Amino acid sequence: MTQSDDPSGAGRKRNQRGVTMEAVGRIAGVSQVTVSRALSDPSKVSPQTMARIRDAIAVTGFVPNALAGALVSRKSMMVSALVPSITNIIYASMLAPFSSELKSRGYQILLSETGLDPDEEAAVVEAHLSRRPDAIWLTGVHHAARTRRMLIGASIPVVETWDMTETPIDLCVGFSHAASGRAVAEFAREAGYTKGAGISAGDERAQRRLGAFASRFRELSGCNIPVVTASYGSIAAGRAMLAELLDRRGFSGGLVACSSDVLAQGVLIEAAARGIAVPTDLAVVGFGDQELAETVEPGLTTIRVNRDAMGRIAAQALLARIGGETPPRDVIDVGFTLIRRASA
Amino acid sequence: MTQSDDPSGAGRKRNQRGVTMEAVGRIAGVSQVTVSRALSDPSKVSPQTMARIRDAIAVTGFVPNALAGALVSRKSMMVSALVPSITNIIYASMLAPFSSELKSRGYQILLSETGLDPDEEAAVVEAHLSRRPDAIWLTGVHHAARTRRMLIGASIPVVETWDMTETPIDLCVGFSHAASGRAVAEFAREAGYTKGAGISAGDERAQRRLGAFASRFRELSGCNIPVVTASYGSIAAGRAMLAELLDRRGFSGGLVACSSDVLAQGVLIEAAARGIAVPTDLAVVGFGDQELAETVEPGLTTIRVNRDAMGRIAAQALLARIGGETPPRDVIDVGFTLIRRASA
DNA sequence: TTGTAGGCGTTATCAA
DNA sequence: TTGATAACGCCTACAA
Repeated sequence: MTQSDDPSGAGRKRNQRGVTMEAVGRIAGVSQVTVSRALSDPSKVSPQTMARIRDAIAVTGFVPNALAGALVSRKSMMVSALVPSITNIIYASMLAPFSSELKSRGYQILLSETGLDPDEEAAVVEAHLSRRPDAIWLTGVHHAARTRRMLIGASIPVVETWDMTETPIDLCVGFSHAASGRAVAEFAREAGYTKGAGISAGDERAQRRLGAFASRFRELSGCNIPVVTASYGSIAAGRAMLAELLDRRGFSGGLVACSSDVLAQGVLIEAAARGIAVPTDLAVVGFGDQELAETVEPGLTTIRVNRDAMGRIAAQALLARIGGETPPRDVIDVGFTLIRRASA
Repeated sequence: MTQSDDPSGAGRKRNQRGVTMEAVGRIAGVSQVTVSRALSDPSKVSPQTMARIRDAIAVTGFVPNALAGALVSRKSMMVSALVPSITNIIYASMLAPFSSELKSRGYQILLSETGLDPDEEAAVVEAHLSRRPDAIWLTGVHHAARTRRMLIGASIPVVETWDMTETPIDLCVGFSHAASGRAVAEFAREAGYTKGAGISAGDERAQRRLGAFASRFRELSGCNIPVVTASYGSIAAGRAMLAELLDRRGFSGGLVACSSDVLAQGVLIEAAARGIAVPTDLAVVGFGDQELAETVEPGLTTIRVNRDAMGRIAAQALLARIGGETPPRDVIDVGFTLIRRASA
């Protein structure tokens, strides 16, 4: 019923040359340059000319070719954003304010997923650099040597986010994962928990958080605690890891720190299934402060990172750099907050 | 501690002309064209020449300028993706397979959020078209007239997703929101629910689902049911809307259909707070089959849409079009499934 | 206020 | 197998 007259199919795209400023100018009775000027700065063109050009644009449906513009002006008005995964709300929620901030200044986002492998990231970086973005957002601070080299060679502003380093490629806007892990350990002690355990996802940042938690916990309490690692941070993994701790690692109660709220939710569900009372018999701390942390029962004590601010500040820092400013600090720590709810 | 020697700041970006094929060729002792050929089709260049060029590229850190290439070849190797919101997992989870499918064929994603307003979308479409993408993904099938005009004028493959139409701009890969609403009503009747109510978010597609649910429910049962609308689909809104139904709309039990799983979760929470038993005193159906639908207690009966397949199929359809193929069907309905769990 | 000339860094088309 | 030459569509001088 829909394919019979095919309004859009076979006949389309026949070497169409597209409308150019040249063509618009011809119709408006001016030269190509005048059209260009009319678009970039209307005040440099007489009102009558402007009107004729406007009409010609309307008639032809002219849309300027930004590729050509970028080639000669050396400004692509694109900013690259590289994140491990778009479906992870952690990254998406930084990206949203980042992109909206840039959009309001006329920039567009060239987005790619990199996964968590530095070599894959390097390949993506190269592909992006070939598009000549005016700046680039990277997630994390551990990159392949080749990535650093390419980025420095490209001479564009770079912001590394969602982590902290003293030697950024250019700019860094983030927080310390180790410090957040230590903060959980310190909270545990202050709240009176003398026993503990850790559940981590397999990625490097998660392990860094949990490693810092465990070693700080040991410093404060004098005893080692078990840390188990799941390859991926799912609810099922959280349940399985708690079972592992209880059934095979001799863990029998205390505070369990998790590398993400999703894992923590799994722990809560497994605890409920086993009739273990939270927080009296088992205390749970997550990471991320996702929406679920607030709605889960009992409410999840967790670490909140201001992702909106991070996205926005990163965008502003890049814009400043693009504008030639030398920022007062090239490393900005947005910190984190421990949100105490009922689970610990 | 980090800003003293400023390795990346002020000195950078000094009218750098960047390495070109010309420069690489000079070092390798060949012309610029030969470098171009070496990169696009190594078999057309002698092995020795190839080796010298490779060395020259390594030495200079040359990264080809895809803008220039796109300008002359009329292939940007970019595909635009326009979604209402990146942080909404619904859209993000379609985007991920879409972009990974395209990436494997050398395309990159130019991403923008459009919100839910057709005029805002039109502005975004224009900005994207100026970058000359080789194809474009739109979310939904209701667009401003100007959007349709621009898109048709651009003569590039367009896929409209996450909805259904008999008159697509070009291609459509999606499902029928109305049919999904009717399916919930039919399920309700078959399961023996004689009373019902609806809770919808304010956006047009959500209202279409709930409208279809209500009218089909009326057809089947002969009685009108109340439908309340929240501006935005949050847990808090779900709680508030159930309260509204119970306290002010004379609803006293039966099946509540929600336009999203998040709203449904709010309903479950409010019901629990009021001591209303689910599903015995109140049955709840969501939409989307997010992860929470499975983990919430009781498990949420909901509508599942295969978002992964949609993203992938949309990508494949666009790739086929780019390759000049005329697809057998320009409208593909991926359908949906009602997943029955404990809540209804 | 408007126009002319010259290039931006590639790919396409010939010719050698 | 390689190279010269001509675009691609626009912006940046500079000139009128």
